[in-house]
Amino acid sequence: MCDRGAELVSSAELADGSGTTAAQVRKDLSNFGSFGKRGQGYAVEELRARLESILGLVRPRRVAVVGAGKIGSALLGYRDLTSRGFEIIVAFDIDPDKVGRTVFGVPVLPMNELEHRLAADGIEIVILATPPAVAQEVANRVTSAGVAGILSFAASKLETDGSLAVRWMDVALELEGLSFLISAATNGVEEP
Amino acid sequence: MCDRGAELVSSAELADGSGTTAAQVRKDLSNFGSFGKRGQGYAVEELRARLESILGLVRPRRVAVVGAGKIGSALLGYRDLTSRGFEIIVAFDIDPDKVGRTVFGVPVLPMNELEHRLAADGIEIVILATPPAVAQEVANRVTSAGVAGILSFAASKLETDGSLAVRWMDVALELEGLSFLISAATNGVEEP
DNA sequence: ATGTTCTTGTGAACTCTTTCACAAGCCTCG
DNA sequence: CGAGGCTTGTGAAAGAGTTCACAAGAACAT
Repeated sequence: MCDRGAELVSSAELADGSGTTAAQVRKDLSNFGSFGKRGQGYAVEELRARLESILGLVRPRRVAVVGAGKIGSALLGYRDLTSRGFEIIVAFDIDPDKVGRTVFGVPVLPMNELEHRLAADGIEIVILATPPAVAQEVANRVTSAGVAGILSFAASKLETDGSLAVRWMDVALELEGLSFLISAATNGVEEP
Repeated sequence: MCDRGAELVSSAELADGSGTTAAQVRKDLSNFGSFGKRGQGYAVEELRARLESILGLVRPRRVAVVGAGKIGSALLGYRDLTSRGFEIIVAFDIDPDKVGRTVFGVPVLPMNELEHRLAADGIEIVILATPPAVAQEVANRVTSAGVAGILSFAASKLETDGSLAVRWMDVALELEGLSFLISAATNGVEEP
């Protein structure tokens, strides 16, 4: 909307642009203050700035990727991340064939440099794209290196202390969700 | 658990294996019948079979990937999908350099064969890994081809009729969520 | 000025989800 | 066989999240 030069936007417009309701948009925003203009809507540029600060993206977040396999390296070249305020600084892998290379401009370092480089590069978020078997161990090392958040692509649950935020992305889990919805819409549940 | 040969599992064990509570596990399962054994727990093998049928995964679901770019092709070789009941049958791309090849054993076909092959191969779920600009158009074509569900990696909202189930995966959105949690844990919200 | 038309911000009502807590049932052991 | 130790299934209570609905304010035309 900023690019399109729009000045104002109503909660109703925001709602159908994002698949929710006008009341929801207003309630949610009101949690962070009341910066709409009655009778007018929200000032687009101010709203953008407010959301940026609410999300903590006034400055780009520094991100590292651990595991330069299929998913890991796909992420290294993902433009969408840069444009939305995340900078992928460095990647790590255990495979000597991958270490030392640069993938989409991001250097791939060996695992023994992990703690050192996370600290030296001021990494705030680690994307975990390792095999599930080592995910927990990497999570431990990352935690002790003082990283603030982990986004894990490993399905396995991670045991962490409360000092960092953790989120999961699991393609198979989402597909299972779809499969459930599809079954519910057609058959209902089939007896085993 | 099946592999480990466990016979029975309690709601409490399931809960800490999956980051929820025992009561939640029991309530959820009870929606689909009462198949636990009082004083014992749930029979592992029966539970597996029940979940499989609840999720509609008694037979593997047939999946196609549209867009063989970075994310698309990473998914084509993703073992986890196969092991969890999804078969990637075919992929599509618009780029002539990619069309005709086989990536991780999956053939990449041109976009003009889309509708025909989705129908011929009995595809139930499409994973959308195209640039956002064409996501809506592909979604329309996929819908009319009678597919039952879409998993979209494009951030843009898709307009679809109620005939299919749609889910989104958005890495940047998850990172924004993490960034918010990190900010909330440290600074609180910073003024814009 | 005044009336009309918008749209926000927000208590209150409502709905949905989670947690509590306990009767009912199964198993083992003395 | 009966007591004791577990664990499910589930109403009822508590807690979250969403929607309603309307007063308050802003712009604009007359």
